[in-house]
Amino acid sequence: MQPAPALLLPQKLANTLRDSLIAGDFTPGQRLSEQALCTRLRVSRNTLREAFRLLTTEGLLEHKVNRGVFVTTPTIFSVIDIYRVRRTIEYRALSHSYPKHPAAARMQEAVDHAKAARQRGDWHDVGSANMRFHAAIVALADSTRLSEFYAQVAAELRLSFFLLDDPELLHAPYVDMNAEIAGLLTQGRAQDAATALEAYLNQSERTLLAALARSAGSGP
Amino acid sequence: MQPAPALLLPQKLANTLRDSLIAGDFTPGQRLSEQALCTRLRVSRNTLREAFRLLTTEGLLEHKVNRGVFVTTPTIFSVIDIYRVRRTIEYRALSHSYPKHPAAARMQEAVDHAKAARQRGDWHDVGSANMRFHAAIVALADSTRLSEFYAQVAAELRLSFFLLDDPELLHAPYVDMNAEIAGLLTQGRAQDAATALEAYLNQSERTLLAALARSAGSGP
DNA sequence: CCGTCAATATTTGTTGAACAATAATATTTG
DNA sequence: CAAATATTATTGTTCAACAAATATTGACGG
Repeated sequence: MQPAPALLLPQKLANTLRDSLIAGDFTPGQRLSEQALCTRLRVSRNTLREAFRLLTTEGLLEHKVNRGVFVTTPTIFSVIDIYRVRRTIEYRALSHSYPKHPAAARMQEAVDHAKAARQRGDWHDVGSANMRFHAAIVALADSTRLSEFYAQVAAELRLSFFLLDDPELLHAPYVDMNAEIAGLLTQGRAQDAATALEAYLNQSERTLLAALARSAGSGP
Repeated sequence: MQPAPALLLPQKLANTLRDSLIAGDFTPGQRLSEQALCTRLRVSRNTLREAFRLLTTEGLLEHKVNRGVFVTTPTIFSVIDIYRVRRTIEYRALSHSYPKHPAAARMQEAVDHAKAARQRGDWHDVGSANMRFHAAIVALADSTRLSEFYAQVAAELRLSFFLLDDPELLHAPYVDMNAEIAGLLTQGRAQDAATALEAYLNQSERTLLAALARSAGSGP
């Protein structure tokens, strides 16, 4: 029995940086100085650069030649693109799924968790549960490549939430929609569930785009 | 007007290595020695390692800790997974498309090219045209993220072709199916085109898996 | 003639320093 | 105050080093 997969340092670095990014520790557009991060994270510049390369391909960082890496600033276009990805992947995964799939239980668990968090007014937790819910939908497809790609895109989407200041608006209305989707799937009505999901995605995209457009006006 | 986007060296390195990989210059399972490639490509080890990291996340190389990087050996499972990705992305892109999209013209161009190449018996060219055809299908969705992800998966799929020795079997039967799909889309029958595409993908997957199973028996 | 184990040689993982090229900043000048 | 120039800082890349892990060699005993 192995003690651990023995992740390489650049990988671990990328993981911690990714966590920081989706936790909002950096603000979009911020430049990440190599020297500063090297000393703070106790790694060499070469190692840090490898981690940067990873996160750049994931879309979380942007690399400008001779200028350094910057936290990606989400745009209207990136949000539209990401929702196209979501519709493509999630719709198919759900409509072609069967209710006894292990991931279906995770969907239900996420819904329950989200309801409890909503009652407490813990919007951050509601958001996390929502993420888990949709990751579970993708997992219904039983494709590691799709799941990994989706995780990437979801992380990128999360960046756009930090441009907004009203987490309730972004998460609260969707708990019930998720509950309905999970319920339909449990009843074996996968196609209806997929249709409900598409409605969810459309509404969620519209809300996010509208909020983004408002915040863009108030920005620089 | 800028002369060029000024790609960074690790990026360029990754590109050339990727080209080599999908051209079959290395055999699956082969180890890529850092020192050997450093001197051959005239780059430092650090730079090469960054390129390795890139190609590893793309699935073309496998990184074994303390052992080095190896050309990915395709498996039955990876092929199944990749075809799930293809069905998910291509089906939706095609069924939701409209015939006047610029990418539709590229589909037709690829079909014409493939027909000419088939007549000449140039199966390599047939294969390239087939790749372009399906990349064009994905492009119908107008999503850079989906297109980039698909390109990655397509490159990985290409690796599995090198385990086989009969390119005609893998490409020849599909020229006509592609022509039919393109024709249906031109007639505005996107849904029928998508149905035909799904049939294509099913048959293509079956053929590839069968050939792979045969070659696995004759292997080590 | 094997197979086992220890000693040796490679190779990888990571660091640190170096240097040219580029961008940002400060300074001088008109 | 604006423009041009000099200075500084930062990035892109290479090189050399070393510990840790792996592969290889060779001695030894069965």
